[in-house]
Amino acid sequence: MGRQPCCDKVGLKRGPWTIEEDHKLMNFILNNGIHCWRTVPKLAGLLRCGKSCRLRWINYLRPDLKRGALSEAEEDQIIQLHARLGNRWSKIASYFPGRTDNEIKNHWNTRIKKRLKHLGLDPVSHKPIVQQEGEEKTETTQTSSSSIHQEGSFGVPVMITEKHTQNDEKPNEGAMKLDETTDLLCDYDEMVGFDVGLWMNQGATNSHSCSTSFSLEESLNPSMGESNPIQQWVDCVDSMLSWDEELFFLKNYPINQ
DNA sequence: AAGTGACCCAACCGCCCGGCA
DNA sequence: GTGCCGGGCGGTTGGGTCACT
Repeated sequence: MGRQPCCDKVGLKRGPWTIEEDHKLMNFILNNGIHCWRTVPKLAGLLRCGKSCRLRWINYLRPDLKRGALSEAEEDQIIQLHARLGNRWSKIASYFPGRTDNEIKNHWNTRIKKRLKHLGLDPVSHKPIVQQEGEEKTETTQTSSSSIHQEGSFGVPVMITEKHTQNDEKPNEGAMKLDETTDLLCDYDEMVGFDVGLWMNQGATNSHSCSTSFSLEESLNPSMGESNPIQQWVDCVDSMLSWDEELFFLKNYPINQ
């Protein structure tokens, strides 16, 4: 028989998260940590299922997330890791602190895969695509416009410096697509000069591997007093959450011009 | 300027696995 | 040993955005 749904979806909200929901979730996790995702939405006052909250936190709200486009070096490393590990995105992501499996998976599916195909390489096997009889042979010749050092230790193409694609010409694409919450977090970094990544690495357990056993209490060190960066972060978030949304948009308006 | 297709990515779905009673 | 539950993971999708005509 069919599997039971992860939660009772009746009355639960789906789709894109609102700023308000983000704030609620962030506020809750920063104040209480995560012990059981199933209880998080209830306790945080959200009409979402625990899974949805977990995903939102891991893929978007975690303070140690690295934002912006993946660098070429990162891309090359992904290709190498994929050749070794296959579609084990979480494993691959663990090599990139601050990056999520979802982000890497998306990047692979939308760009790297295409790029490899374009270079005449099979994205699965990482080997040159064998042309079917009668099939137009267009792919392999295109490597002339690219420089590719093929056959690493795993038969993996390394150092791909293909001619820019449509997207490569948008270096700040990642930053430009930041939505309100992202801006919020970025603004924080700038405003307080507080390295949330460092905070997560110092205090929270396993932030690097997206562990959910993160607990703020564990990371708080009373001996650090007022200068404790974690406390600083919490304070910042608290004040951030109380911002007037209108003011927030006004503040960000010039950035998007 | 408008229409259209391609692209990107956040979010969802459902299966798998490990822990626990 | 077995079944349940929650978390983790990979695949997929839908909607917004961008680029091109």
